[in-house]
Amino acid sequence: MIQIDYKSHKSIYEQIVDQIKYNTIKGYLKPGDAIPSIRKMALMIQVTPTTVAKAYQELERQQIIETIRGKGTFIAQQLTIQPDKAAVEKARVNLESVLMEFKLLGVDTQQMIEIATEIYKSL
Amino acid sequence: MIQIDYKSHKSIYEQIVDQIKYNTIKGYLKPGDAIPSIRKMALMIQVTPTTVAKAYQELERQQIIETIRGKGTFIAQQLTIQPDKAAVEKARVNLESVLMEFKLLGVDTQQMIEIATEIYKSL
Amino acid sequence: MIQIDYKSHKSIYEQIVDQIKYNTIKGYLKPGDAIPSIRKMALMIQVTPTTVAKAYQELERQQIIETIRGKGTFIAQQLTIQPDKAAVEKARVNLESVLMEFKLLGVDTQQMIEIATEIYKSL
Amino acid sequence: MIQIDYKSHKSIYEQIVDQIKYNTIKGYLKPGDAIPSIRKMALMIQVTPTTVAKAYQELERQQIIETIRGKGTFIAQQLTIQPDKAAVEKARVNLESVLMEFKLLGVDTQQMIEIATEIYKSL
DNA sequence: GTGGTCTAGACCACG
DNA sequence: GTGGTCTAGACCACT
Repeated sequence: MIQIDYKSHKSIYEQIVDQIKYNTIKGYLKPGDAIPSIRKMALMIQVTPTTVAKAYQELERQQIIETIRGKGTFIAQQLTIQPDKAAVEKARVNLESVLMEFKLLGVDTQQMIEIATEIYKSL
Repeated sequence: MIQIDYKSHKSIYEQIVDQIKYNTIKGYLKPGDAIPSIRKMALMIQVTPTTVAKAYQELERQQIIETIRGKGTFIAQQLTIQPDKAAVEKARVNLESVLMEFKLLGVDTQQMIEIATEIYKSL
Repeated sequence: MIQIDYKSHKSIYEQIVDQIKYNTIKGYLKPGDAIPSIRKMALMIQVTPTTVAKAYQELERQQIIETIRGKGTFIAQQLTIQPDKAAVEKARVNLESVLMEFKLLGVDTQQMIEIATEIYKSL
Repeated sequence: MIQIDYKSHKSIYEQIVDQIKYNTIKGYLKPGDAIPSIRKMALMIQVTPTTVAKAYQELERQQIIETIRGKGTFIAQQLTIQPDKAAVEKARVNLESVLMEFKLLGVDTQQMIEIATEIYKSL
């Protein structure tokens, strides 16, 4: 379910965050679904529980998951879609940075839109 | 010409790389144009020369600039547009990650395309 | 009568304590009133009896409720209003901490008083 | 400058967060001021650097401080005062909980206002 | 069992 | 020097 690339420059906890987010977007994880406990996930992906805990805390901060005391961790009932202005702005800046790469690679607007649309629909 | 955000969590050398890339894309820097020496640039943007050196090294690796011994550093004559398969793939992965943010924020496909197009044309 | 927010980071037993206190303040529970046995309460709010027991124990310590052997548990005849210096001091420290949040959020004194008064009267 | 109560039920990192916040409110720490590096602070208050790091990260998330790569950590130029609706609501709930204590202790509205005002002005 | 916190020590990238 | 991340192991409160 979660694949960690230990060679990646992206930190492990960030990979966990991204992949759980991805799984919620794709619908593989639905609101209310339980996700593995910190210790189980740590065993599954062969990292220390602290690292998983950090990822889960970040996900809870972003309201992707909810933790219930002594019970475990679950996908949030209300999956964001809160027009958080700061978050949109941050995403926009990130997008600009990535699109710069495409521009430099000589991709024209039409091609870029096709690529972006294809990816977006696959999410 | 180059603006560094010292509070940003993006590393300074990466900011330099991105902004020089941006300037070449926008046409503010054309092939053959000289760019400031490491020391001058370091003075201009108030960072240590080693940081600038690292940025220039990265730009050279990406074939955005060329260093001519004894002459200085210049924007490359052949600005990419080389179908570097690995580079495209990397950019695509980055794009997917960023678009995931938009999806989670509840942006629909149409809105996303509008935002991306607007940014792309401004580049 | 008692609503538990399982997602809250406040512990369940603390929520029980607070809500029973709240009900006594509002007069919904009067001195001498019986409150459900540990087991009934546990069934009602879907938690384990040990959690309820812990809450009742804390309430007894604070002299909000009294347990009469073989009879059950009741709201205390003498509802506090005892000038417990330590308790007042503790409440004061808690208040300072909470008011700090308001200050940081830019709430001015007048607004704070309005909010506090409104809440206090609703209790 | 920072006093940790190791016996407190409040976690160490939270005490650090609260006290730095308090110092900014009181004006002892002004925008732009440097705060001790993670390692120095760790030595000062005799805790492990990880714990201080956690506190600093939380403070940065709350935009109380800003970290500058390789330079250190500083009080933010823009001390919040952003009417974050969620934050205000959370503070309000906390206030209600604290005020309940006063009510139970038999403090009347007028007295409560006096106490709250006094504390608020001292902040 | 669960998550939350802390320690002690390590390695890394950055400036 | 700085902050960021990770490990390995521990203790705690809560359910």
